[in-house]
Amino acid sequence: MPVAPSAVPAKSPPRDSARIYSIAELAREFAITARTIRFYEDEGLIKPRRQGLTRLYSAHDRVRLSWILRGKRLGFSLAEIKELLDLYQVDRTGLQQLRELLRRSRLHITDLERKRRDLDAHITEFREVEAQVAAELKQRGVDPEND
Amino acid sequence: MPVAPSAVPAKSPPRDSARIYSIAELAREFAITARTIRFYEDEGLIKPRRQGLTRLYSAHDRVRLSWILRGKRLGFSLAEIKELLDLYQVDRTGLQQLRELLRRSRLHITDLERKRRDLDAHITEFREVEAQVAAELKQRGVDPEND
DNA sequence: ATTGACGTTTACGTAAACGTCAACTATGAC
DNA sequence: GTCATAGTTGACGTTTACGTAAACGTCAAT
Repeated sequence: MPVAPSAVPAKSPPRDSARIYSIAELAREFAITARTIRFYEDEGLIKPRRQGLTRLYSAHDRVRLSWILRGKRLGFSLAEIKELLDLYQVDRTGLQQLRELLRRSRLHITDLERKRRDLDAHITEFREVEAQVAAELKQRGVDPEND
Repeated sequence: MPVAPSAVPAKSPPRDSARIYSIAELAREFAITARTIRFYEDEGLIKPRRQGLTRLYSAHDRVRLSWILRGKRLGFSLAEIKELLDLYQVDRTGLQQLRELLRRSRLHITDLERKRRDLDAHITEFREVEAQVAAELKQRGVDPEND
């Protein structure tokens, strides 16, 4: 169901923060399927507004979605991503909750830093492979740049 | 089947590069199960020597295994990891193969660099969460350091 | 009024990455 | 010999992260 463009004359240009996205729109933008987005909702990762049955995604939802996908690219499971997202959302009034939040943030940061070391090592190794192969090609009189 | 510790007297201390590992040993070291290691073998990621049926892992196999696990932590699939490992192994005599190797290396590096940007963004965000929470705790007169 | 584009739910299917037996084998210790 | 320990090969089960299809609703345009 296409979202009805309300017929108010000279509607102010949709400010980015107020824009509303359809599920297909987001699916296109992020190169995933609508099914995937609905699945994330089932798993409690996003909670779009509804107009009847149809889902309406806010700019905030969009950011969340892109955040989720970034997490995926880094190898986090959806469960982990949910936990990470919750870190931003949790109630920060209670003292005990604040300490718990701090603890979990630090745990995650430790994990992230490990990933970073892993990644740096990986990159270094592959840069070396590239350099060696490029050198070998040069020695054989081939320009490694024109593929 | 325990690997027979050959009864040669004063066996030279197992030089690291010559050491042989049992499957259980590697499983313990990397905190995975033997089943997992065998599975990786089924998938063509490692190929240990055999003594009869029993698998014998060399130092080289061990390195490969740790490499695989690092890849996993970074969110690569086993199929991707296999491809990455193959980059080190492929025949580098043919010119066409060299160019292909270069091409694929560069593709992977591009992928890795994207991951790095993702990761850096992630880390930055969580450091900010930590800082904010720590500041809030301080303001309430709590030392964020003693948990 | 029908076609098409887009939306919905429900439900079963599937690929990846192992876990978990079960049933068997080989070796060293007693 | 037999027991404990460590290894082996199937084979089926499980979790995660969606894919795929069915069956239907709704609006705009033809």
